[in-house]
Amino acid sequence: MRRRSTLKEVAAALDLSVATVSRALGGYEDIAAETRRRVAEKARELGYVPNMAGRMLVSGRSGFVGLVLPVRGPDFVDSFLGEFVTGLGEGLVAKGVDLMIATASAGQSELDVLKHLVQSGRADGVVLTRIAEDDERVKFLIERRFPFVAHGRIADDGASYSWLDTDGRQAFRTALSRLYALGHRHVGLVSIEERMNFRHDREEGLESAAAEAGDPAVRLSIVRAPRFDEAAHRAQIRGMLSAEDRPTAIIGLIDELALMVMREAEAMGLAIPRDLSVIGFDNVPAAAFATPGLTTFDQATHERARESAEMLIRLIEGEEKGPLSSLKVPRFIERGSHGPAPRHARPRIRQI
Amino acid sequence: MRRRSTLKEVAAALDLSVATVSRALGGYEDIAAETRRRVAEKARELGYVPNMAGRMLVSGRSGFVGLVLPVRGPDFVDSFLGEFVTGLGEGLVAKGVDLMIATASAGQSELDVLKHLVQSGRADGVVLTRIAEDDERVKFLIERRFPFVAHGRIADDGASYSWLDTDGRQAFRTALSRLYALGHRHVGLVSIEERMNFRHDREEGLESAAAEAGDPAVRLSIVRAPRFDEAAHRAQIRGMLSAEDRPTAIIGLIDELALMVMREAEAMGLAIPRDLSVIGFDNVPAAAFATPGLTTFDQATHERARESAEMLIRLIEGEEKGPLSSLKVPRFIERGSHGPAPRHARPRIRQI
DNA sequence: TGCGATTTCTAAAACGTTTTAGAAGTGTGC
DNA sequence: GCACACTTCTAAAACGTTTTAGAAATCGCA
Repeated sequence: MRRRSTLKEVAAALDLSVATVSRALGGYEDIAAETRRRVAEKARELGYVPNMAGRMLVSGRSGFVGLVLPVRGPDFVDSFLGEFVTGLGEGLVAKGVDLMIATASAGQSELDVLKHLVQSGRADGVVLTRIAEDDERVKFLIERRFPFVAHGRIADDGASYSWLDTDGRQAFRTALSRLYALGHRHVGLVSIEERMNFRHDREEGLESAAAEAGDPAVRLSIVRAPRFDEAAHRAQIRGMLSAEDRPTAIIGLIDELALMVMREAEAMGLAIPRDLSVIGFDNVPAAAFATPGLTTFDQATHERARESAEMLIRLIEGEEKGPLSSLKVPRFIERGSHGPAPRHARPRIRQI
Repeated sequence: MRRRSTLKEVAAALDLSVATVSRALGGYEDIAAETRRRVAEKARELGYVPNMAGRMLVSGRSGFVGLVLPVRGPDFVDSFLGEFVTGLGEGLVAKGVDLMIATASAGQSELDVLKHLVQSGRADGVVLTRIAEDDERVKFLIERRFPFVAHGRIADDGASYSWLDTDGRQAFRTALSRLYALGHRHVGLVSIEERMNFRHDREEGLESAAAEAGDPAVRLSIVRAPRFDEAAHRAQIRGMLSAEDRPTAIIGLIDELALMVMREAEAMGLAIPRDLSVIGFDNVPAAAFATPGLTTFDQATHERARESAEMLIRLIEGEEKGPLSSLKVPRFIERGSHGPAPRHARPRIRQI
């Protein structure tokens, strides 16, 4: 049963100074190779493990990177998070940095938590997810000159900070052009009310693609409800589906909404994809389990998270001066929920 | 823009010693009330925030609790994790403790990561999830006398450590008795091969309930495949469903497996719940989205995690001598995937 | 007045590390 | 034999906090 020992103990055991032991373990050239070897051996023998606090004190770094969990509603705690966290962890551990997770408890805003984390010096850098269009966290960190990487970007930024993002605009352009090619002319979008940047991006992609089709027959119907208000979304979807001229295809801003569309449509007697095509975004596990499988976009969260970690570490270590950024186009996952637009009249829907 | 200042600076500004300032901020009685007030005011004015490293060094505590993420496969990164982490965070933040997440990278076992975390002193205690029947992590921590709480328990323990668990045994007893009451006599179970404790528990519950029914007509069919081998599970399920005397109800050890059963059954032309009842365990989001909704058990992960945090803190602070434990019975969530056993002959299945 | 008790504060040590400035020892070239 | 450079090591300071032992001042009381 080995106990942790200190530098001083290792030094005493070898009749060396702590400075020598410290430098030997650090691999410095001004310590004789033979001495380095002896020190390394004794350190192992004594079960020496450097004490973080001591190291932190002198380096001024905590060796931690922080992530503030968004805890808006139970739904936010989705599979995205797990993927993201593991990816992040993998990227960090390679550099000997650890990940700390801060959660906002009742009555605390995410910003409060972030401030505390930054001010207490518990983290050397932070990762931000779910960026809003006018994000106060971003402002705070920029003003503070605190290293951070945002997973998402502010719409009107002048590249004043580092970010990674998914090209939702491009994805939704792809979705529309695919649907158009399949004969769909009236496309619905179930969106959210919150002014998140990803929403803006995707909606804009859809609208621009619709405009560029150059076909006057192309129509877009957009409905929105608050992010977690399932009942409101359900009502909106029903409204859309029971309208006289309902869309032949509906896109969900996120998979959750697309899955809701599928359920509602089926409940109303519509067959998917025969009567209605549905496309989502995120590729959550449930998308694969749905019947039929939900066609959606995958943003390779795990890899993106790992990349974020690497980017942040470069920022913390001051290797890079300017802000870094990276934009990736998500992969289109074609499953069974979309198909050609229905040829003839709309099937009658069951009233409920 | 306030900069962080130190105790020494606050002391200098008030012409006091650092010791006095430290004690004043700590609320000690041997500092005059008036002085305490002045110190508090000046500290606020100067934007003083205690430095963690300094504090850690003298207290010997890091103020962190660790969680080693299981990264066996992408499926492990399920919604359970997100729920668990946020719950944990909420429980910890109330006590001023932070959560650190350690991930095993390629070539590292979970045990390696745990050892490093414990030895480096980065955490004052750890939370363990997914306990195996003969868990080496548990052994290591007990031997080391390191504070920890396990989410799950070892089968044959003499209560030698602290745990929280879900009574899977009781849940599966409930499942069987409900199915029995609905006329089911032949029940299938799709399980995993890994010797995890929760598997043992649930299987045992099912078997004991079957035995106690005292009805010779009751039969159990159990199939198993490795945890992440989807193809193997699929094959097992198909085998079970195409057998001459297939079960009228199938229970999935976890929702994922139950959902797989539903998909395979539908693909084979069986209607749920008319021809086959299905029950899962976990209440993952996909369970609610399935058609019909999957009947399952909910273990209130979020609340359990918060409880774990509180338990662990009590352990770290040494308030409790003996190990603590808590066992909760999961809630039965009845959705549409189960119903009365089919009356007459089995419907013919489509060969695929 | 003197003495002990009480209140209020402080000096100094301790925690474990890294780094800086320089000491001691050993060659090297003239 | 001396100056110089190079190699190898070390003493001491610094990081910011908490705690311990005790100093200084004030007060009550005989």
